[in-house]
This record gives sequence, C-alpha cells and structure tokens, in this order.
Amino acid sequence: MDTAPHGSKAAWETREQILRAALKHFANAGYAATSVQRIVGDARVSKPALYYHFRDKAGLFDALVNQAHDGRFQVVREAAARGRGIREKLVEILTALFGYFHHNRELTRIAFSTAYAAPGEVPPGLCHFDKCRRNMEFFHSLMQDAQAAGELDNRFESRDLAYGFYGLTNFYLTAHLLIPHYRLDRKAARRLADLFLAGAAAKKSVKGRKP
Amino acid sequence: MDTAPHGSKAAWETREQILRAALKHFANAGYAATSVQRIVGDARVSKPALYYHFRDKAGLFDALVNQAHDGRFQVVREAAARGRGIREKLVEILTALFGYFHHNRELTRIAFSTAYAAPGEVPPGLCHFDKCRRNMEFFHSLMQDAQAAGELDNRFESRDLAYGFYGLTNFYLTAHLLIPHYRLDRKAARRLADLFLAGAAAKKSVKGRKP
DNA sequence: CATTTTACCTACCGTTCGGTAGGTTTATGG
DNA sequence: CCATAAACCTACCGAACGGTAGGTAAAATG
Repeated sequence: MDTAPHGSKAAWETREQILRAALKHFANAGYAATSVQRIVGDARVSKPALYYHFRDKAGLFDALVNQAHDGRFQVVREAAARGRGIREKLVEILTALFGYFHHNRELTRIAFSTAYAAPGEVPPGLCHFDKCRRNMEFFHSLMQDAQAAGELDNRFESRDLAYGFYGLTNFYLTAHLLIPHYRLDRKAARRLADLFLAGAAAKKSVKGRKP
Repeated sequence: MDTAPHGSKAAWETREQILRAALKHFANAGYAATSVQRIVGDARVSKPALYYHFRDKAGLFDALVNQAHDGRFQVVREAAARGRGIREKLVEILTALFGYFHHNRELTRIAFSTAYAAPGEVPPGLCHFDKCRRNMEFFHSLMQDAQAAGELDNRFESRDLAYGFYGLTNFYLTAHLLIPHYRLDRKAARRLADLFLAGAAAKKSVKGRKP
C-alpha cells in the first residue's frame, strides 16, 4: 500500500513528519474533508514527497487506520493476559484501553470515526470491518471461556455478553471524546466492570461483590 | 436555516425530492464526500432549485440531522411513557428504538455518523452535541427516578447507569448496521434489558428475575 | 570516477467543488 | 388584464481538488 524508505535517515524522518501531520488532520476533519495540500503544508514537505512515500491519499489513511486498530488490539490482548479471572481481565482491559486512548487520542478517534462512518466516506478497499470483527471475536471468546469456567451466567448468550461489554467499552471511549471531564482511570474501570457483572437492578438480599 | 415553500404543492414535492436524495447520499457517503451535484442529479432538479429551498449544503444537511435526532428522541420518550417500572420502560425503549431504526435506517445512520464524526468533517455550527446530551439527560433522569423508587442499585452512580445503558443501546444499533443478520426485535430488547439489570456474573443462589 | 537509485523539487494537469448571476415560467392577487 | 411574487432554469464563476510530468541534487554502488 505504501512504499517505505529504503534506508536514508532523512527519508524516514520525512515519512514520520507526513504521518504526524496526516494523523492530526484526519483526526480533526475525517478522510474526505482533509486535503493532501493541507497535510503537506503542515508537514512542510512537497506534494510529490508525499506521493513518493505513499501510493495515494487512501494509502496514507490506510497506514494510520491499521496502526490504530492493531495498537488497540494488542493492548487489549496483553491486558486480558494479565488478569486472572473474568473480573480482573475486564478491569485490566478497561484500564489499559483508557490509558491507550489517553495517550493516543487522535489515533483512537480515527479508528472510531472510520468504524462508524458511512461506507462511501472512507476510501474503498479499506477493510476496517475485519479489524473490528477481530476485536469482537476476541471479546466473544473471552466470554465463552468465562461461561465455561462458571464465572458468567450461562443463561445469557455469549454473543450478547460480548456485544454488551464491547458496547459499554466503546461508549465510554467515545463519550470521553465529547465529555473530557469524565475521568477514565482504573477506578472507573472497576465501576464499569462491576456494573456489567453485577447488573443495575437493586439487590434484594445479597452479600455479593461490592460495586 | 432553510426556506420552506410558501404554498405550492409542486414546490413542496420538489423539496421532498431533494430531501430524499440528500438523505440517501449523505447516509451512504457522509457529509464531506457527498456533492450537491450528485444530490440534484439524483433528485432530477437543478442546482438553483436546491439553493432556492435550502440556504446551502450545510443547511440541507442540518435539516436532515435535526429530523433524525428529534424523531429518535420522541420515540424514546413515548416508549418510556408506555412502560410501568424501569424494566418495562427499558424494554419499551429498546423495542421502539429497534423499530424506529428499522424503518428509518438512513436517518439513523446519519445521526450516528455525525455524532461520532471528527469535528471538522461536519459543517461548523451544527449543534449535534446538544441533541445527544438531551437524549443522555433523559436516560439519566430515568435512572435517577428508578433509583429513588428503589428499582435500581443505589450504590451505582446514576451517571454510570445512564451511560452504560445508552452505550449498550447505541452499540446494538450501530452493530446492526454492520451485522444485519442479528435480529433486533422485542425478544432481543428483553434479553438486553435483563443483561443490563441482572448483570453478567453467574448467580450463586438467587431466585431473582429470569434472564 | 561513472552510473544508477533514492528522494525529492517546481510547475502544472484536468476535474470537480460549492455557489451564483441573470433570465424565464407559472401561479396569485388586485 | 396586468403586476408581483414564487419557483425555478441555463450557464457559468473562481477556487480547490487529487495526482503527475519532468527535472535534479545527493547518496549509494560498480
């Protein structure tokens, strides 16, 4: 999709500069509303420099989107591996996602807006759908394992569990884009995992986990 | 924002035709990637006809976005009024939203993609943020009332409850855009409401509501 | 030292963009 | 029957779009 520089250090830096500027503008204005002129203007390079390093505008965008999805997926997998038991896993995942999001806000914004965008807004051939499903399937298998281990209620379908938690996760991340004062830290992660696990309904007589 | 026709029946039909075509293209390609040329071409009217009925491209888009948000909000409010008790209310809301979505797929897609879009992708001055918050606040007050009535666990913050349910709702709607074979009907609404209320964790010894 | 490849440059291409100037037809009220 | 407004039309504008042709300085390679 994009041609990497073959060795020169200056070339590598040019490429990074283009990527940085592109990330900023794509995150702020989306794909269609961002022009390559603005990118090269902000990166202080010429237009053919961009077209030397990347096949076209879509290829440049693709590189960023893949980076975003792959980074997020890796973070989730590593976090899940750290926790023992479903509750710890969910807390670790949420905490890690909140941290990743905080330090890669623009990448995350690109990932979300492309996932929810109209199909024709994003360049054709971009397979963000597969990336989303890979993420989803991981959550799905997580829930299935936890059901098999007796940690989760077997009367729910594992798909509903995966969707429910994935939706909760995504919503808090996207909400944080609009409402930045809502703190997303480990404490919030614990609250949300507990809400998901214990349910919102008032408990009649229960000595269960504290919310 | 847009000038309504003053009485002519043909004029009203022209306006509707423009709105129909615009809805189709904005939903399929987003705001920036949709050109007014394509809209007027599809609506079989001339460009000045569009600019006679609407101030500009942004005004046309604004009309559609407002229609989408207002329709959704009204549906949610009416559904909530139909249910007695928080569980019935949530089931009614989910069912009504699924139905509204099914019959207004393109409007809903516009509402979602603009809500999650990059700020610069959508025309400036579009106050979709207020529309989202109005929706959110309604859910928030719903949860607060249910907590006050002892139906929901007081140990959770009402904001977390509202966000959690809102996130679950939104995720299922957006997921349905990508995975249409996942049926969204009243049965699904009941499952999701129960998941939200009862929680995902396995019950040790509980004669609570059936999931 | 000659040659090839890398890593760009200036200048420009054809197309499409959102939007409008200015004229024309159609319904309406006096 | 004439005037006025509504409801469009054809034709066009300047600007910006994504992308490229053709040339070049510097570095790697023989």
